[in-house]
Amino acid sequence: MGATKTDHFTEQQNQIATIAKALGHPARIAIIEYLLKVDACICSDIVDELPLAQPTVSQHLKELKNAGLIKGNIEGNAICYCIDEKTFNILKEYFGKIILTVTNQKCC
Amino acid sequence: MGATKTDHFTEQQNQIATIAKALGHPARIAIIEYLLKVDACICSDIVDELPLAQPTVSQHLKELKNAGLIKGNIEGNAICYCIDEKTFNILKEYFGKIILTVTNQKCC
DNA sequence: AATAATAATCGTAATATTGCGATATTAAAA
DNA sequence: TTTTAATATCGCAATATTACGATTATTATT
Repeated sequence: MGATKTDHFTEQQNQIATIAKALGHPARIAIIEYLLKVDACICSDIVDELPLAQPTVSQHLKELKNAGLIKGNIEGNAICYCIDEKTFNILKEYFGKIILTVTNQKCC
Repeated sequence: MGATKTDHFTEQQNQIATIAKALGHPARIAIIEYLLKVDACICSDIVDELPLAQPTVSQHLKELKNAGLIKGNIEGNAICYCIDEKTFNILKEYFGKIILTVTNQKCC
């Protein structure tokens, strides 16, 4: 095996898992933090910032983009990547709801 | 390759990535949601709830526990797993901060 | 003590991810 | 138009994850 049984779970469960998975790598967290810091970005900057080769960074950017966490605009012969607020809001609301529910619980 | 270069990133980046990674699977999201719903839990219940075999569920529970997202208390011959609020709060605060920063940005 | 029930661990096959060198692709600059 | 710069894609090796059958603790019940 090795393949996730995606079709057995709800659409929302898969959605949250996909977003979380995309954030499940320190390089991708570092990319997000760098984009926040510079408030505008070109990929080569990120390559300089990270301890990873250009193809690797490109791959991480692609995964963040697929998960909807960043968006890329072509800008001359470079590409401007930025945070996609929408998707982070989905996470924030989801975890907010979890914490609300937990604080009302009386289990352990 | 295949091994993540953990040592090149900050401790916080690794921490957030580890937590996010643990949530990066729909089965583990489903487990969290089930624990929220029943407000007390035994592993066999989860096995009945999920489309996965007992060893697989046990493995997912272990990963959630390692990431600090749930904690398990022995309760008779069964085990009571529950949400660990602390770790969810780390996430909530982290994403809250990101969203605050993003809304002040003017990039794309 | 023997049995049953619950959950963890082991071993292993299938698949996915990570990382990067080599090679495209694309668009500005000379 | 050739060259240069910035990114993306391909292909592959190393490693990690997912899933589960078989087995092993561990504890309750009989």
